[in-house]
Amino acid sequence: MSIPSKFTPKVVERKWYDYWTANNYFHSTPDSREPYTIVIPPPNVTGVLHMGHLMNNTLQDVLIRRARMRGYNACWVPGTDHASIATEAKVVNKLKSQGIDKNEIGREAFLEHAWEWTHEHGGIILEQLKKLGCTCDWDRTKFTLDPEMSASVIKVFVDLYNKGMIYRGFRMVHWDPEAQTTLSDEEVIYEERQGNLYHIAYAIENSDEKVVVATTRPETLFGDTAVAIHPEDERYLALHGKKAIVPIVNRVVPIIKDTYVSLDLGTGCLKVTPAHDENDKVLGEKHKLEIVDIFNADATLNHQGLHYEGKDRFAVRKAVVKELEAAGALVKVTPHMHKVGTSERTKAVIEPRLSDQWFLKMADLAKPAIDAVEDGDVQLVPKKFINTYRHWMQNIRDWNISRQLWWGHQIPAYYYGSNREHVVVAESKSAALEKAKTDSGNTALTLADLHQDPDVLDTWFSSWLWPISVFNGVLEPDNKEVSYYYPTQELVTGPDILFFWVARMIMSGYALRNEKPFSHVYLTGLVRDGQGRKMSKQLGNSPDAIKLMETYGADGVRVGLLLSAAAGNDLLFDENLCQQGKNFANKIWNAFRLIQSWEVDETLKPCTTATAGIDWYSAKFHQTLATIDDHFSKYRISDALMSTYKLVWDDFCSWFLEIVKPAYNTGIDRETYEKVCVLFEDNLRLLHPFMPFLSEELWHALKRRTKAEALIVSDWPKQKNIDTAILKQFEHTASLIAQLRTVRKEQNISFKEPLDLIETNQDNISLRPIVEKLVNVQTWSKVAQAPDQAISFRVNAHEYFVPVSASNIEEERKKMEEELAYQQGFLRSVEKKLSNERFVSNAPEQVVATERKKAADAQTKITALKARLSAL
RNA sequence: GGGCGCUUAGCUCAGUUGGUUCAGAGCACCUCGUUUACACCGAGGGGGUCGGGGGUUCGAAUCCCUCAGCGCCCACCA
Repeated sequence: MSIPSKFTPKVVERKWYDYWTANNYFHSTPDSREPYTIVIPPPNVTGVLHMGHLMNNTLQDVLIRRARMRGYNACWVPGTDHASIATEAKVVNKLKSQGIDKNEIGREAFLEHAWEWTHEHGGIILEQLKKLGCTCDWDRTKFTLDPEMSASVIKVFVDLYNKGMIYRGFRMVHWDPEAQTTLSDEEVIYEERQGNLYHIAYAIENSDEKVVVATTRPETLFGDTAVAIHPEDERYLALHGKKAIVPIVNRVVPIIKDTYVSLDLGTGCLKVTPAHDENDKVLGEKHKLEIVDIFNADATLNHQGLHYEGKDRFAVRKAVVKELEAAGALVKVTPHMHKVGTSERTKAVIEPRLSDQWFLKMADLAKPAIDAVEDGDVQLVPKKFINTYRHWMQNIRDWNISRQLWWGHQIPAYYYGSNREHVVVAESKSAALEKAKTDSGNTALTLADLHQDPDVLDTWFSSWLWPISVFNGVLEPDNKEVSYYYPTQELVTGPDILFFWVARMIMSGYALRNEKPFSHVYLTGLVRDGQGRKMSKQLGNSPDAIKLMETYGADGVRVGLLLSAAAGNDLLFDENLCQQGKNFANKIWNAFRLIQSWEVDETLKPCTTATAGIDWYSAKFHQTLATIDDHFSKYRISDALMSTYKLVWDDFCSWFLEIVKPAYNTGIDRETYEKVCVLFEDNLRLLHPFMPFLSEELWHALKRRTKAEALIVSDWPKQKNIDTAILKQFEHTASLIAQLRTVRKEQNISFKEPLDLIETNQDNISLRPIVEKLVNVQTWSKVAQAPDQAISFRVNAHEYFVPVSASNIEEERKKMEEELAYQQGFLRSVEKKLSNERFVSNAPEQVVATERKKAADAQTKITALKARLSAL
């Protein structure tokens, strides 16, 4: 046989991907067919493929490929995200390593560097997706900073501003001192950390008394502008109306009374820092306290920090504690676990900071988006995420959409006036000028008088438009493309961006088009390593995706990932599963080799064994197809794959091929051969979404008379009514075969040695030739005629087999006695149930009926067993 | 602190509205086997009192309560 016995993926992967591309199979344009659309969750433009991407995109490709085969106009739109903060951080670091400071070179020069970086690293990830076999419509590749995409973002901002939904506000926001920008609530990750609770004594003005406050952040005392107590706290009644002196800074601050202060937390006495704590800010507003901001943008102390000016907050914390201790103001330090907010991107500890930012009002946007999910208009898979989604949406807060970064969509707000106190928002500077003139009545204004807001928009403010903007549906809401492809069918993404992205797309969908963006959201789990740790670059526990594909083949990796990927469940990645995928590919390859090796002998006629096998497998195939389709409809992709796996490996290879396989040196008849090929092709159709490369290769390699141009555009099999009788017969036969094999094994009988089968009540086994072939049974005889052959088996009415060779009579007796005991026990339990008045009256009739039948069956078996035992 | 979810074989998980003496799959494991598609293989086999306890029911892996362990989401508590 000239075909190698091992499947080598590398050779075929490249070949078929090029072939598909050359034939434009991935490209979609609107036509009369029903669309099936998926927009890719755009990976970071400079990112590289990791396990999560593999998982995600394999799933999308499976769905898209199957939809294409089912006759839909399948369209998978790829693209990348500019990833504002992540990319900017990378570029800043690169420049830093070259001794360049972002602020020194200025915005324009920085953006040049950023674009350079983008062009250098951008799109690598999309090339990697091609290796995985993803059939994205590459002609449609989008980037969130493309001119059209940017224009869409700006237009939406202006529209929402004009509707009064976007506003500028002076608020306490999350400040990332590393990236030196604000973050949205969602970008802050709270981590439980071990810290200390510092008890610090503040002197009371004009008194020897002291008051002790407890704080986790002693360095913020430079910003203290009050001490707060509960008005009814009996411990501190004496302090009412007095003032306290903040240590080190020696600032005299009021002691305020507020019920916000808890009596049983800390010392019951609170230092108030309105500039650096959300609650303190509220207190400050209520009590009209001074606001003292003590930090620079990089979280070093400013001049308010006195002799600590320019030092980092954590260094200052230590130093301040020392200084307090020296001054006798440190009462005690106790260990304290508390939550610390960190930046999702830079991991830096977040600093609450007061500043002017742009916000989007969310309450009205959220409403239709909540309803959509509640009503099932947008279905979350798995359903368990509905609760999380609802809870978040109902408590949604306004979205801080401005970032103090340069890489992104610059906010289209323009300030003018002597102190730049006026603002206009417009899609272009010239439009803004006209607006400013109208607003101010000052027609002498020029472009030079307008100063654009330097901030850019949150990355997600462009991604939330993605399903609309990729079809240019923002700028041209009625264009043919968006009308045809939107709403899309599926979104496949991780639950970690449910709020960042998914919820916001649903909101933008209803806000902009009054229509959901997608019908289903398939939420994959996180990919974790064998120890349950999240895979990450830092831990170094993430296998190299490309290497993985080189080792196991893209098909093997796809299978490996899908095998254990129930929706929403985290996936503990195990390379062995890829090995399993690779083994499966090899198995199919060898099935092909076998079929390919057969020589057709035109003089032969189909034999009964093969015909019986074909009839059976045809039925089995369609039975399984129904199961597979059902799994797909429920997004149980893993189960769909497993059903396919078992169909091909067990039913097709282990049973069917063994049945139809011609004996050595004999040919195969034309009819059987053709039928086997067709069945094998049908298998390939089912396999194609999971293992596109191997299946396409075999589709073309198989010697057949007719073939569609390519498997990728062939048809998914259609369900047929099946002959269940033949399936049932085969089950009996298979169980007969299995038991005969067991006996061979138990008796140590070589396969070469033919068996004589003594049968009773089994004369009508229609698949007898199969039994004969697969267990090498040569003689069938009536039980009474040959009771004492050296090797013989008895088949009773219940497919119960035992050896009765003289040496094994005792063993057989034992087995039968065990069986008898089991049946008697079973009968007792059923009878007990049936004699229970309440069971009979309460249980459904059908259940009672089946119980009665079971009792009768058991009784029959017992009778037969007893008779046989006494005959021994 | 609030909310949600999980706990079934060595591992990863199925088990749809409670109903066979059904606890299941894949992998792993053990035994045997090189009969010419495949040792990336074949045949056979062992393995779980469904986290603990209590309750509802004729009947519970499945419903309720409780305890223990784990995970996720949200939240401004010094």
